[in-house]
Amino acid sequence: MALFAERGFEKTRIVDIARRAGVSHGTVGLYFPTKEALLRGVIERMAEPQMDEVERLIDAFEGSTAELLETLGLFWWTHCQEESVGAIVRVVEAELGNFPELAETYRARVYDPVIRLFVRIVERGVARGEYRCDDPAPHAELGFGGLGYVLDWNEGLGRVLNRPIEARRYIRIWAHALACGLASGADE
Amino acid sequence: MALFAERGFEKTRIVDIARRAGVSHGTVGLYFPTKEALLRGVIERMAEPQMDEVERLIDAFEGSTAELLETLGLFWWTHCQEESVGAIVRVVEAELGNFPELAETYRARVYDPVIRLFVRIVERGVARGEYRCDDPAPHAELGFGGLGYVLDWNEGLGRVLNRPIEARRYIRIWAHALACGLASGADE
Amino acid sequence: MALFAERGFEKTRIVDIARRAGVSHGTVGLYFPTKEALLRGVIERMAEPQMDEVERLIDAFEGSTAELLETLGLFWWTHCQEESVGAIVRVVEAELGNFPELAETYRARVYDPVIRLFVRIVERGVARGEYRCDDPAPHAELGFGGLGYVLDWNEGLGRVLNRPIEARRYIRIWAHALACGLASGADE
Amino acid sequence: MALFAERGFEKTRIVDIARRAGVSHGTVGLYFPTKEALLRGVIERMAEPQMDEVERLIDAFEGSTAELLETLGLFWWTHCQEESVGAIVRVVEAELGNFPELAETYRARVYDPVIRLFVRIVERGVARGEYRCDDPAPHAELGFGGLGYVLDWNEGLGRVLNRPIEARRYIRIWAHALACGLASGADE
DNA sequence: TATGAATGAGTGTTCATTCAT
DNA sequence: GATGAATGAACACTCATTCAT
Repeated sequence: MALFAERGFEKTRIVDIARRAGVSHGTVGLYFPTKEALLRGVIERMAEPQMDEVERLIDAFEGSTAELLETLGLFWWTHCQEESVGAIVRVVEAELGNFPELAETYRARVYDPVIRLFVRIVERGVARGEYRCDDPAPHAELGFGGLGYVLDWNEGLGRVLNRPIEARRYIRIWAHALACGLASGADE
Repeated sequence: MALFAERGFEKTRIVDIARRAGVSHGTVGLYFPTKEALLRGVIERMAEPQMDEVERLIDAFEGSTAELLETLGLFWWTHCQEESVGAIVRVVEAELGNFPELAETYRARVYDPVIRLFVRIVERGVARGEYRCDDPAPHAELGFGGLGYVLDWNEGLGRVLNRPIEARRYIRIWAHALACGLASGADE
Repeated sequence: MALFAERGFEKTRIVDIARRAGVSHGTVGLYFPTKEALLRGVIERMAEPQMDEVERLIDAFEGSTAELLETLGLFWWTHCQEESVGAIVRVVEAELGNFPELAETYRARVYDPVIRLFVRIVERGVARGEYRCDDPAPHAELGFGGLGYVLDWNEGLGRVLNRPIEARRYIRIWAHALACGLASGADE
Repeated sequence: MALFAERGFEKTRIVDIARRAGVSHGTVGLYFPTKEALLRGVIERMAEPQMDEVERLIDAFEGSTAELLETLGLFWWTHCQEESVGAIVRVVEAELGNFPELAETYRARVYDPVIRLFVRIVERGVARGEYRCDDPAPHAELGFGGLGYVLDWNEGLGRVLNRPIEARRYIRIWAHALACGLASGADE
């Protein structure tokens, strides 16, 4: 994972992966018939966003949607930071054209569950009477995107250009913007 | 551009580019000494988001920040759609590790100018008395990110997973969320 | 070695070397990262003119400088003949401009040691009272050159033009000429 | 000539020759159908060692063979120095395997005439009663080689290794060694 | 007569994959 | 199971040669 994240798919040599794993490159071939299988393996082992834990957190949370989003955003940001999720996602995106199956894995393990959580948050806000919302989907997508962006940027262009985003503040604004967007009823 | 967008940097063979251009692969070498130069050429030719035009549009606009953002978002979205900007940016990101100079080109020609426009929008809102804002940067980054996300997604994972975002509605929500975030004073 | 000697550096294809070695061209790449490394390998393996043996021979020799030179000349001539040293040196010279490091290798492993031996011979002659000589260097260079010439010629132009030098007689004259030159005190 | 001498045959690009000649590379093709023809042209125009002049010099010379050789050696050395003959000869040698015709040209225009001059010098010495010599050939070859060596070395390995031979002294020694060799009667 | 755009064969180098030990 | 030597397909890059203008 670390190597794919650092160098991309094509530039990562199997020998290096093997060396890093402390085995010979021949041994890698015994467990993963092709390089693509290796990448698939990485994605499948990719740290899931700990859905259950987050789900409980949402249900138990007492404050406003904005506060919940900020809490959650920070949690995920920390989590993904540790696991260099951003870099892996960039690799997956880059290889989409070549290995479409990867996309499916990514959707099933990451995208769909996270979107579902965002939907749950929106519904929770509606239930609490914060706002009305008939179609949570675009809000969920906006949430996912805004959060994904900061992860992506800080590990990618932001790092190279030396223009890191101060994540804590960004996430606060993101949370408020999302919540406000819900409250403004813009989707009607 | 089309080929890099479709297949990524490594998987795009120079012969294919040449064939598509109706020349032999040797001819490509006469104009671009290396494959990297070819990619840099693409970025440099990557239609700049018509900064001047947008600038004038911002200054002349009469409505609220939310309305301005929505108008602008739709404009850029249409524009980038036509030029498959999303895909190219993904390629650039993927090759950052290998060709760091690309990042600089991207920053100078795309990122910095667009961020500057977002800052201008925020300042315009402040001048109009819509809200107070001491530090427009994170708002600008949030704006850039939210818009970049939909372009990226719809040309990348969204397409492959057959889960395109309905852009018009997304952009409306994005615009309102951004404006609300500004109004909520979350950065203080 | 044989192929470089026969065809020169540029015209020798790695595939041919590989085929001659009974392996595939990829295999060559496992042992020599570049073609230049291959040539350097050849030089390094280029049988050193058995310096120690020659040194002992010089010290133990009883006769005159002319006789010693003739003995030595024949010894080296035979030795280099067997290893097609002449042709390799020509290749090295031809590639000097492109790979200057080769020169260093050649100097350290061939030129300097041999010149040192010639100096030793001159000093031995002085010690024996055959002649006086304050600066052995040009004599050593003349000796090296005269001997190098016959090797070079007989494997290069001489062979192609079908004008081989009869080495035994040439070396006898070379030895006497050198010794006479020393005796004549021409460097004073 | 300068370019071939500097870079060798393969590494010299026709475009560079053309640029140096102030024409376009296409134009070169009009006068020399192939690159090899270009090299042959260079050799044919290669400054001949001014045979006639030297011949007269030999016949008119009054002093000993050693003095004549020293005078001649210096003359040629100066002449070849100016025309970078050494480098050209190295190129020819390097390309012998690929273009054997070149060798023939070289023999006819350079080698044979010069050897003939050396033979003439030896015969002159015999006529003057300096020594007896039944077979001048090996002496001529030794002379040619010793002189060729210093030219070759100083423009090739000697330059790269920063070990130039002080030509004036070398040539004095060479002349005396040759003359002594003749006087010693080593070829009998 | 000269140009320079275009061609395409040729080759060094990389590296995923295989397989005998 | 594990190794690492060997393979060979793939591809970027160079540049002599051609030819329409």
